[in-house]
Amino acid sequence: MPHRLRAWFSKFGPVPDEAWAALTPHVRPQALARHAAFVQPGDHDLLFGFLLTGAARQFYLLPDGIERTTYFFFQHDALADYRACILGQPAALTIEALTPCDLLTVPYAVLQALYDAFPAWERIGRRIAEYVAAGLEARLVETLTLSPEARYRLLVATPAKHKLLEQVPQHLLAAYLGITPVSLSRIRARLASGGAARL
Amino acid sequence: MPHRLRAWFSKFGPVPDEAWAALTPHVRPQALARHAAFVQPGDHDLLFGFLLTGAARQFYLLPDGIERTTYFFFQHDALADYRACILGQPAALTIEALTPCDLLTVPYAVLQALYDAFPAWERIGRRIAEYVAAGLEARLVETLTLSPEARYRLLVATPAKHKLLEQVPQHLLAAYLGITPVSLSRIRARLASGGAARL
DNA sequence: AACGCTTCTTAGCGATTGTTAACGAATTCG
DNA sequence: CGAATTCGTTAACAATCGCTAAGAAGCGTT
Repeated sequence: MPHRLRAWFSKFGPVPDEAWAALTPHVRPQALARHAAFVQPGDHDLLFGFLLTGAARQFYLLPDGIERTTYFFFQHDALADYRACILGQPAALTIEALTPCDLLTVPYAVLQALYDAFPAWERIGRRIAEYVAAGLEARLVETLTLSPEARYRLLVATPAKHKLLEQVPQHLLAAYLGITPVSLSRIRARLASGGAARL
Repeated sequence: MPHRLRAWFSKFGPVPDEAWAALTPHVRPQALARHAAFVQPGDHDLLFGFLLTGAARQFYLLPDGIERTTYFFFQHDALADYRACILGQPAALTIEALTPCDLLTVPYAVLQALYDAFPAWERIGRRIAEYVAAGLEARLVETLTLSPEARYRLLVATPAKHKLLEQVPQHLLAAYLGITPVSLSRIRARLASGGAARL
């Protein structure tokens, strides 16, 4: 059932039938148990993934064994070590299922070949990259500009991000905000008592 | 003399003569005095710029009048309110000359038209967006993951970023690192006395 | 139902950061 | 060239944050 996947790509530009037909044979379903990894550091031949159901997180494993979670994926999101795909390098991060996941995968190499072969895919590839860049820029500015508490308040005030509040354990959300779990807990306590907070 | 500009685009993919010829008539030189703005919040019909000489900074002007510098541009860098160009929105930030600048400009609308008209340009547009995304992701992870002091140490330990140390006043560099000028001064003092720092 | 693991909260302590302010040095501009 | 602005450092104080640790609550599993 790759309808959903086609709809996702279509958000970035029209997907003509022949372009779609060229992708379709390479789409594979994949299931992930809780805590199973979709990518791991050092992996080659990376996959592009599309989350049909479930939720996943992405984290960097630091040399000292500490995990740094930086992003989450939910139903109908695409997921990949995008940076590694783009730069043609082995994976540098781990993407791990937070819940059991069903997903569709396409080798990133196939996407790259489609970029070459179909203007429609190249267009979509450009728009995806632009979309990713725009999102990262917004988040970077937030992180540089706002205090931890202000970042959390902004998150709470942004309905589009409430999936994070609802589906992500707090200590992982803390990492996403660039703070420690203890700090986030304190911030929440402060805001809960301190009364209504304006942004 | 748009040779330099062509070389810049060529970093992302081949620029056939006919593709180049289609761009060339739209290239305009522009000079910026110190502190002059290349873009300002609210601007429409945004330009893509290419810095021939000089340096510039990008900042967001907050409602309370505070400036938040988030990026710098040096010789042979491209500059634009990329996010606004991509999303087709009016500019949200200011790009201002740190020193007198000479640059070349192309209306972003022209680039978009070229994306449609030439596969070579579409390819280059994709690679630029991917490059930007990869850079932003790296910086975001740094910012989320490292302490202010660690971020500064990393900067010092990264030769590729020494243009920042050399050409940017310290209080602006502090903003780039997401800290206050006072803090950066203290960090520097700490590291200067505290002896050799491992990363 | 009981066990164990994960998650969240709270506390204490030390260190870093933000804020404000003052001073001198450097730079810019008229 | 001189005055005005900008820039960097330092100090003092309050607030926040990271770290460590302990305990309670929740959840899943057997």
